[in-house]
Order: sequence, then structure tokens, then C-alpha cells
Amino acid sequence: MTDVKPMRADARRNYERLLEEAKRAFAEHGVEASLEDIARRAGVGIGTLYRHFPTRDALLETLLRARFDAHAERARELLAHPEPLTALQSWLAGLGDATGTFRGLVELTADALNDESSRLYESCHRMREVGSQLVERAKRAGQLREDVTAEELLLLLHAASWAGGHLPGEGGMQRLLALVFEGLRAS
Amino acid sequence: MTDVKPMRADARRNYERLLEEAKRAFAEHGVEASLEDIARRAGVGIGTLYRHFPTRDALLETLLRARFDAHAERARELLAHPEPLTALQSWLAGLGDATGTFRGLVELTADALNDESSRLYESCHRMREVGSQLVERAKRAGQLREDVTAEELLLLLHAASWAGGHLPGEGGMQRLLALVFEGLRAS
DNA sequence: TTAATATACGGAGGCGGCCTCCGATTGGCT
DNA sequence: AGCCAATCGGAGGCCGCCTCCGTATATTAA
Repeated sequence: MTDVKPMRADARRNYERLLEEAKRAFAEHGVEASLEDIARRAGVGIGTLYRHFPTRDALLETLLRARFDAHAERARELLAHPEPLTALQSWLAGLGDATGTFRGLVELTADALNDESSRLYESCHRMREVGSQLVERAKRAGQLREDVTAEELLLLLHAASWAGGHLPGEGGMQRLLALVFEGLRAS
Repeated sequence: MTDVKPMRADARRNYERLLEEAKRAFAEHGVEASLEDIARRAGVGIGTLYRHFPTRDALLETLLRARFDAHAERARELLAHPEPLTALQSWLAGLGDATGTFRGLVELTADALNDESSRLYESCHRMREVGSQLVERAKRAGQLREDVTAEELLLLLHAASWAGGHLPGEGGMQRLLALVFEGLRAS
């Protein structure tokens, strides 16, 4: 039913070169990198890029879906970790690192979580589902406030990741995340 | 020494109409609003806009400086508040609301704090100076962790403000800020 | 091998935004 | 009134987005 005709050889070649160059370009210039530039570097016309990826989001989604799925998988593994809170923090830290790879990616994923019509919504959403299991487990273990939702935590993570990207040095995100989890009030 | 020739009447009129329309446009479309559109709505040529405000930042700075100074002033007042931590939180909340007025403004101010060459650096910096006095006072009163810096707090605030802007409802920022100050661990 | 055809390619062209430059205009002063 | 410096306005060059359609080619059938 869902089987697709194999692509013509030239089409598949172009498709892959485009993805490759897109990855380079996004890593170098952020998610707003010029699509014409990507096509140029891939050695194809701009029309070809748009045929394979009708929107910028479609291109990004293709690049990111595998990554998102990997994070969902990692969350599943961490459900077996002996320390629920540590597991949660570790997962969030990994996610934070990932959203830091392309400038502007955090904005994108944060928005995708609230916009069902987004192409990225589905994979983001699936990731959140598994993530919230980690959250629930930490709550049940009495290691996390009962009144915090997975949404809020994910948003806080995105916020920390965003902030990390607006800091001169490295590792800002990790430090902020730690601060948030440790609490700010004096003991 | 610093006295400036008074502007010609038409120049002053255009200058003010531009500021007015810029405010409208930024509020409506965020800090990336079209400059040509602003000029059009103000009834002047695009050249006139660029003569008065050579860059987008110059325009934004003119709009924001007064606001920043007001926040610095408020911080000075809050130094007399009986509850140091409450004072700090209140100041941060006000600041967070302000950076939420234009879409994209948080990014701008967060970056300005780390870029001395930014036109907004000076007024941002002055604000931070007074803000850190609030932070120090809260620490001295034993109401805030000793190892948190004013920079980190300001960044966390910006992060919360950013996140608030990427949430469907209202008041997301306030909730996140509260979470951060209360701490996430279970008591 | 060749011919037929569906598939895919590529870039010209329209649009809008950024910014500069300079001839036309006008306010303010004498 | 008349002059001139200050100011105006928008044409034009550049770039990025995206669509459309004439051209080229991989594939399949003969």
C-alpha cells in the first residue's frame, strides 16, 4: 500500500547530494542558510531542490527525523537506569546538545511542539511522549516536584539550550540546566 | 560641546513619524519587520529612514533606550524593598515582560549583553550593573545561592522570557521563572 | 539497439527586502 | 525675494524566495 516506486537514478543521486550540502550549510550558517546556495553547492538547479523538498521545513525534517528517533530510543533505554532523576537529567542534557547543533534549531523544535500543522510535529511529539515517561518515573520516585509537567520541563530545557547558544563560551547550557535542577534559593 | 544644531522642521517631523510607525511595526511583526514598510507607512522615502537610522539596530535602540533606563531606575528603587529576594524576582519579572513586547527582542538583548560593539550594549550594560546590586543584596541576606552570578540570573531570565514567547497561552514566562526560583527537586 | 514516454532537470523571471547614491526639493536665513 | 545647506525620495543593484515550463534523460518495451 505505502510502497513507493524507486526513484530514478539521477533523482536519488541529487536527493542525497542535497541532503549532504544542506547539513553542511545548516551547520555553518544556521537554519536560515540560503537554499539557493545549498542547491548551487550540490550542483543542481534550484528547481530540483524545491521538487525534492517543497519547503525549508521539509528539508530540515528529513535531516532531523533520524536524530529525533534516536533520542526517543535513548529515552526508552534510560527508563531502565537505576536513578530516575539522573536518567532524566542525562536525557535532557543530550537533547539540549542536539538542539544546539544548528543555530536557530531550538526555536524551530520549540515551536513544532505547539503547532500540530508543523512537519516536525509528529517526530517531536513522539519524542515528548517517551520523555514524559522519564518525568513520571522521577516523580514516582519522589525525586521531582509533583506539580511540574513534562511540557514545562521540555520547555525549560529548550530555554536553557537557547540561552547556551547566546553565551560566549561553551557548556553554558549544561551549567544552566544544573542550576535549574539544583534550585536557586539558598539552602 | 555636545550641543547639536536643531533639526530642520521637516526632518524632525519625519523622524518622529518614523519612530511612531516603527513602534507599531515592531509590535505587530517583531523586530524583523520590513523597513521599507515602515518608511511607506510613515509617508517618507526609504532614503529618509536610512538617513535618520543607518541600521535597524539604531532604530531599535532609539525606541528601547528610554525603556531600559526606566528598568535601571526601577532596580534602584527596589534596593529599598524590605524583602531582597522578592525585590529581585519582581524586577526580573518586569524585565521579562518588557522583552516580550516585540517578537525577537529577547534574542537581541541577550546578544547585546555579550557584544560590546552592539549599539544596545551600553544601555543593556548599565541595566545589568544595577541589577547585579539586587542580586548581591539577596545573597547577603542569605536568600540566594552564593555561587550564582548576576550574568547567569539575567540569562536565565532571558531564557524564561524566550520560552514564554514560544508557548501558546499567556503568562508562561512568569510560571517558568517561579519554577526556577522554587527549584525543581522534590522537597 | 532503438524508440517512446514518464520522470526529472534547470534556470529564467517575478516578487519583496536590504541598502546606497545622487539629482530634485525645500526650509530657514539674510 | 533669493540663496544655499539641509533634507528628501526613489531608482537601481544585489540577494533570497519560489513557480513555471521548455528541455533533457533514465527506463522500459519492442
